[in-house]
Amino acid sequence: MGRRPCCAKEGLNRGIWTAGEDKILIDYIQAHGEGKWRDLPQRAGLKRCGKSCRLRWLNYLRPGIKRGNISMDEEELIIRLHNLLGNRWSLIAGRLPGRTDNEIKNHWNTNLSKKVQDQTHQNPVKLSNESEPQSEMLKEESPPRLETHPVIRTKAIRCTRVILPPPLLDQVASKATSVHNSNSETSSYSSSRQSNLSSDFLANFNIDDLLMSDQAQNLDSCFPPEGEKVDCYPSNFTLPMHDDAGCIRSEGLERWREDDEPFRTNGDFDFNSLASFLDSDDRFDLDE
DNA sequence: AACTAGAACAACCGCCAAAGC
DNA sequence: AGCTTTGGCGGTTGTTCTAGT
Repeated sequence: MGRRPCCAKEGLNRGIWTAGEDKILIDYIQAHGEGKWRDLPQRAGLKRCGKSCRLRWLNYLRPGIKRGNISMDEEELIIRLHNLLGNRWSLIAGRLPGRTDNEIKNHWNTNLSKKVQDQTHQNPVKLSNESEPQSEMLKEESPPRLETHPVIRTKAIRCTRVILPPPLLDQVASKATSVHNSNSETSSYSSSRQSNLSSDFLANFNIDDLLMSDQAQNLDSCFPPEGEKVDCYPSNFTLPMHDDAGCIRSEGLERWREDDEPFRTNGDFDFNSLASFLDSDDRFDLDE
């Protein structure tokens, strides 16, 4: 017994969309709006799966989509964000106006993964391609804000996660678990940490729960002394949360909240703040 | 000009979480 | 509370394009 398919496959068109199909879809969505994807093909008169319609619209037909010619600036940002977020393409796409998760994923798989792999082999702690002059330039100048295209956001617009380097995750997990058990019904620690060591820098903590807990201060003991750098994959980077200390403390979390940094305690994840954050002096120092 | 291999890109698939009932 | 439906995500596959021989 398999899962029920999203739609009947018989009699449906597959493969590349024709200009006529695109027009029908655009006209229908302009008239009736997005949503109800399962019923949309029938109502619009398309011989396509609803999922296929949704994908076509979100990735290619939607207004504001940029196609092709991913710039060096964008590549640099993708690499940095991938370093932080792993294969969370929708989150990465959310930071690149006009780009879709599918395009970024394809570009990564065909270009950037190899590039990064090569650079990692050449120098394990350097993620930027320093042989290219434009990357040199980026070190001194902030990446331009790309405001002329809307950010393509699909589902991944909420984030209740805290970025932690892998060596600290396990330590924090045990602390956080006790916080969770005694305090919150919503906090949780992602078990994916065990299965995806390289990319999972994110622990599923609800920051408010941690801050409100009497035990939050116990988290301090997980982290290295102030000013001590964290040595971890893929490079040494300094955690940004507490002055120049390179360590996370509960008061650091508190300050982060007050400063309205990217991970807001109301659960919303602000990518513009993240971009500013990446550009700022407090960012993870990926180039060291 | 014809063929081939690899790159690039579009689309599909299965799984999952949230929403609705 | 539990089941169903819907929408979204990331991995993967299939097709087209392009450069090299």
